Amino acid sequence: MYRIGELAKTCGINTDTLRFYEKHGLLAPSKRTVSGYRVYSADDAARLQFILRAKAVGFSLSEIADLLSIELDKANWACSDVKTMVDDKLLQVKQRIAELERFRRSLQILSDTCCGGPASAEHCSILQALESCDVSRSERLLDKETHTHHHAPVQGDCKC
Amino acid sequence: MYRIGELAKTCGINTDTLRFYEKHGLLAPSKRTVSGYRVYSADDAARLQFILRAKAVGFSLSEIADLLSIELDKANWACSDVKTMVDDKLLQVKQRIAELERFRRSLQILSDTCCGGPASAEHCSILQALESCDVSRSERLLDKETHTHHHAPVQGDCKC
DNA sequence: CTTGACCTTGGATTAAACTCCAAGGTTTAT
DNA sequence: ATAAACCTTGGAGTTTAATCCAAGGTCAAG
Repeated sequence: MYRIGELAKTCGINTDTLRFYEKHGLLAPSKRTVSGYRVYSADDAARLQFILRAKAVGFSLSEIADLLSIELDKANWACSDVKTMVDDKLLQVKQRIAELERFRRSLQILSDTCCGGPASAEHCSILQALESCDVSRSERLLDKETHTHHHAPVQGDCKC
Repeated sequence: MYRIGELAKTCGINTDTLRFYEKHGLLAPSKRTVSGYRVYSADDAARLQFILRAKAVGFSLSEIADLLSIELDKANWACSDVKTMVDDKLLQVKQRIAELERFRRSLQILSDTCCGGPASAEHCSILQALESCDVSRSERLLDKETHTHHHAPVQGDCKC
């Protein structure tokens, strides 16, 4: 059992954020003290964890609310509804992962192509690659480099 | 060479968004017509692609601006500065991928555990799992299921 | 030479997701 | 029994990222 301040602290968020989530139907404390203080159970805390993870992963609060809303009105949902919705989100997550992987590869290539040395970046290929977003060019450059010499670029051996 | 409307259309965004990005230093057209119309080059378009990809992947406009700002003032940046910044973003991307993978696994387990049948979701394990976010419980359930019988749940054989 | 589809600017408005504030009630430690 | 540290509500303010609007300029087609 946590009071709002404790829960907020352990989750690294603001108490106002918790009240905000409550107002928007994402998470209500399962109890109140006689004096009206919010009291959160372990289940409430777990639910918050889910919300925070979903948020960290790029879902909007209303999307998260969609996922959680099922619960409010269980009897009126069929298993198929639930599965459809979850599978839908699952697809979105997979697509997001794929997009992130593409972005990661681009950045990796940019990083690998640059020596990281103290020279001015004025003619640095990393910038040219970013500028034109022409990753294939960087890939060719890097590929050549790998075949002829070594993989990790060294100080002073920069393509800048 | 594109005018603002064309570029916006091909990229699936609003012309106002392009003007907004310009105002905030993310993307300026490399030319203007005599009459003041914006004219975007292929490089400008590529830069926009980069911005849109970075955005899709969860970076804020100011983070993207950071990455792109290097370019505005090339001579005053060393290769090491550039590499540091890119490696920094790279780490963020990797962490985001890891978080997404964890989320994906949770959703996958939830999906696998539910039959998707027409029965009421009133007692559906998918909901219980979401509620408590107790994925390990679902994992155990699913594991047992897999060992004893079959992997893909069938209509009418739901743990609801 | 005008109609319709473009474009310009500056400023207002929106939506999401907080974050802060004021005025007051509650708890706990000394 | 009183200060410090909590909590309550309602409402206002902030930030980010657009999106919309008004008043007017440009341009190709008929």
